Amino acid sequence: MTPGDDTVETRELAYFVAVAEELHFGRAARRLGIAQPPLSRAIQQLERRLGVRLLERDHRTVTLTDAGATLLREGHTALAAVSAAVRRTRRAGRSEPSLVLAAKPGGDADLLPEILAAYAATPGALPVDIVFSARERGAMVRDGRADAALLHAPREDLTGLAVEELLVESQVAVLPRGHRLAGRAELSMADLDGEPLPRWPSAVPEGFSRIAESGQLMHLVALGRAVAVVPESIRANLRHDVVGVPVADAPPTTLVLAWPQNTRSRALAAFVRAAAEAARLSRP
Amino acid sequence: MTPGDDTVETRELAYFVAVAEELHFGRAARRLGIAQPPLSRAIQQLERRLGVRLLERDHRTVTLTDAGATLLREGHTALAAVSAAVRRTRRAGRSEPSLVLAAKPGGDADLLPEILAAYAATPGALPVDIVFSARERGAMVRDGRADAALLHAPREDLTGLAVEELLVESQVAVLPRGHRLAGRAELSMADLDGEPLPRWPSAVPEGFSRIAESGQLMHLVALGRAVAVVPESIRANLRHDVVGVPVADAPPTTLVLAWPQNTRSRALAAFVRAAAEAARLSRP
DNA sequence: GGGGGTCATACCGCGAGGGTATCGCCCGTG
DNA sequence: CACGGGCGATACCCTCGCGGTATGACCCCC
Repeated sequence: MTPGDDTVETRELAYFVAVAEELHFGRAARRLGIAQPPLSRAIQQLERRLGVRLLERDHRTVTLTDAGATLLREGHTALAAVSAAVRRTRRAGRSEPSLVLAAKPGGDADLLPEILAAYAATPGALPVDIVFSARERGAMVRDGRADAALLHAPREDLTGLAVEELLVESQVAVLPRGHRLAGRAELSMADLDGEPLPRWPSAVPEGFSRIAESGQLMHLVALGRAVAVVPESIRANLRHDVVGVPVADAPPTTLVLAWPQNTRSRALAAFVRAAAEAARLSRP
Repeated sequence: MTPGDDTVETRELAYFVAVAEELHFGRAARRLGIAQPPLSRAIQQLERRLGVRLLERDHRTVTLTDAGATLLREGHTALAAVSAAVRRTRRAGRSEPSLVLAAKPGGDADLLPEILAAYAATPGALPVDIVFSARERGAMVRDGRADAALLHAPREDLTGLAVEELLVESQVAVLPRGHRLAGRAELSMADLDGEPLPRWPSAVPEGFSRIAESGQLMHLVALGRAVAVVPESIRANLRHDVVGVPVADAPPTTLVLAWPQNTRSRALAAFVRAAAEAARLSRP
């Protein structure tokens, strides 16, 4: 009850987040694997300790107060920070250290071999494990599953990450070989108005399930069901039945190496330096 | 004992951080206000749960393992995230909402009145509380004591913050009126070689206590005990016995408005917009 | 007006966390 | 070399708080 008590247990945070997301004590309790009454009590106790009403219950429905909304947001990031701490600690305790790099299949602008070679030539270089993911690379760095990731700005969100720019690329439209625009030397975004979505990969095409992998997207393009605008470096790896045409006014994309800020690992610093150097050397 | 348990209570984190900082179970226990044996047990249990050795004890001295060092770092930021969540929640629950802006005395480039006026003219504007601090403004934003702060990049660390650039300034050297360089129209950094420290405010002058406030620094300058290199905007508010001389090759300083990333408060967004607009309008 | 659903309250049992006492160990020191 | 002091670990106990079950209060809907 001391008002100066400025901390809260992660269990309480997790309980509140569950209730705030479900807006239903029973479901939240089931999701947490506990009974409903203890959960009600825990939330009341949390409200008492914070001196703030978090939820408005009117016996039929549960809604968030302003304070509850901020605790949902902030509590989420706090919980993420805690489990990131746990994961990074576990990784740091492994007997044989290594670096985990998250990359996107075909999304490395063919820089990966040079980067790995440059780092491997560093004295004391650790083995590097590559893990591929299309959409989770940023999250993997943030939550400690990976030490670093290759990301595309501004398509991907870089908040909370430290970054090193590797390569600025213009973009190309990927079209089926027989498309009316496929023969053009250059396009503008306006030329693509009315073309079937998704213009941007990882958007949800109408009536289709989420695109999980670039092969699916390219297949859709080949079928004439989609048009993709992607960094020009993937032109080197297009399937035979699609073509890439430069889009003059598409915003340039930057390939960056991202890692968690606050990290001061010797190995990671060396890797970042090697990657920057490799990117610099392979620039025309 | 389930290895998939990916979380840790904040109490355990705080316990470990205390031990890791003190490197002494007895002192850490005293600092935490508990007895030593429960603390030993808690750390052992934490190590068991993480499956990682955090501390090396050789019956005389305690040292951190690699994993312990990362848990110290990461645990610190995780605890900070938790108490920031608590503070922001408490603030969001106040009955009469307001914005807290952290500024440095004399460090606003005289923009503050315009910014406040521009925001006050916004429909639905909240009252703005100004809190002054020379060195803690970044920390205040990070831990939820303030909603936003005026910071000087690159002098101050912006990691973990979202920022809006307000003003790029060149820098001036502040010298005693009778100084041999005081009459010059312009200096270079080389001219200041050998001048008494601190060149940069908030550095620690030899033999002096830490400078807590810019008035102290200006006093030291007047006494000929220090030379300061500061943004040119403070020239408008110099005491009579010191002068400001432009330093041609000093790196430019950027005045930024910073706020916690992940914040999506209506009021804060309006304030940022108003500040950016005010800064744009007052630019020559 | 009764039944189902939802959150709060009442009550209980157990286990985790904290306290005291003590051990084991090492290192000074006379 | 014996001894005392300092430190972390262990042993043991006790309390409090978390979680469980049963039930109440209230509202909505049929």
